[in-house]
Amino acid sequence: MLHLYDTATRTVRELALREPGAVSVYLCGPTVYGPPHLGHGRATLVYDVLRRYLEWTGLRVRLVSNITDIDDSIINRANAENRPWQEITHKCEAVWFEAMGRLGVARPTDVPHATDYVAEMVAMIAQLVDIGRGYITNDGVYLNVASVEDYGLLSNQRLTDMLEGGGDRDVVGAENKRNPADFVLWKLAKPGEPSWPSPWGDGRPGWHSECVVMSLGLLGEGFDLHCGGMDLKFPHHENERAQAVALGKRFANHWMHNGFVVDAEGEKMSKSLGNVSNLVDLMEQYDPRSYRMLLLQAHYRGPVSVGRENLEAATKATAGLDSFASRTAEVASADPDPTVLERFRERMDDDLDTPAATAILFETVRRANAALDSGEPEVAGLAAAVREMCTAFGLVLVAADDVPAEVAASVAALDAARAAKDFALADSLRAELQSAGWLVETTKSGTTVRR
RNA sequence: GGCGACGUGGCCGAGUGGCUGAGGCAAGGGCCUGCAAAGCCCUCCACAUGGGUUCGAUUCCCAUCGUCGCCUCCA
Repeated sequence: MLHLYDTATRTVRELALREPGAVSVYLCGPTVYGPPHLGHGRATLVYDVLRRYLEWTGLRVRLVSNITDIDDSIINRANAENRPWQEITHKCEAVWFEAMGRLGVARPTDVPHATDYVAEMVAMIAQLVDIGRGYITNDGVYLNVASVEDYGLLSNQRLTDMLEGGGDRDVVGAENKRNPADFVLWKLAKPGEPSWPSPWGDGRPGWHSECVVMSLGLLGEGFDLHCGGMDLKFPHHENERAQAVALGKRFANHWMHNGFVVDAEGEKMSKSLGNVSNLVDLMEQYDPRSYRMLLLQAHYRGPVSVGRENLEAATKATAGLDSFASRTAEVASADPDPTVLERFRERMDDDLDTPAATAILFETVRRANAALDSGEPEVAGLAAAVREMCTAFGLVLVAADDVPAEVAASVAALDAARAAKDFALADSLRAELQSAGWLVETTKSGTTVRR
């Protein structure tokens, strides 16, 4: 069974399942106000690999991932561009899922939208007010975090230490809060802002409430796993948890956080630093599978540098796997080599050790290639194991494509020229195909081409 | 100020108290090939610095230096 690092206990421990055979996962999704960046790509790929792996081991996975479609950033952009805010959220969500599709990220089983859960959020906030944990000010409703016993558990910070820190940052809404660490549950609307009715006046929900309502609503109390980027640990996840704890509800049983994408200088890519790189741009320049490969070769909890050199290395590594898929396309199907898969699972079950698992994948490819060269029968089981591992990674290999008729004709002419030992003609045909972007592999049994 | 991560070969990036050290990319040599490509084989043998623990440390401990993150916008 899978063991994962748990942020709450700061240990690697077994992912206990509330219901045998099924996994309930909540993943914090994007706020839809701009194009997806590399960090979004990393998070969704990490959890897509998690999901594929869990499914590959035979578990049913329910993955709930929200869309935050009301938020200050959305309103600010709408105002700046003088457009309806829904136009922005609809457009950005479409771009998001198109990008995820290209990355090969499977759509979550549930995609709840914050704006569809406002009534539920209002009800939850009312409860918090009723039990004296939430309080009303002249600009909204806040949660009294001091009333939450183990506030700071996830971020491993004590409330008093947090209050001392923060350097020169401004405390949002400081003048209205009883305690600077309190966070807003409901924001009263200013004129012209989108709003929903509530007992405290028209307004909109604070950021952290939606995930509490949607995760508990769709997955129920004590769901198995809550995921997101390291930067969500605090304040977002801490504050989600605080609300659930304040209500006396069992929240996530296990917390998983992925590391940052850093640039060539090792700095985090983020909105605040203004060095965000766009995921869509990456996919225009590289095979989207390259990003998945790059991430598989690093551990999900560490930082990863996404630069030109890394992406090119990953692209070539992926191309090697495609070559393998092409040259084993005709290999008879067989049961996958059990020893290989056992080793693979052992590595993956140890906190999703994809770097070690990809090492097993490449080693198996090499062994299978060698077996194929020497005509040994074990190639079938090894090739089947490779296919299994790729499935578990969500990595789709591309064997030789259907090629256009004119290309097929050139290939046939090339083989004919070689048979006739007209090597000058053969070489020129090959050069032509190569310059048209085809990878030409000439073997005794004939020529294959692929992109 | 508080909390935390990291420093590995030409590059990226795992991992381990010894059995001389994943994997990818790059480079060099070889096999194969008409020549290439693809594939296979071989080579290039590293753990920031200074102490300590130990029979033995890259791995554990302490210190130092350096890089980075979080401390209410963030995947």
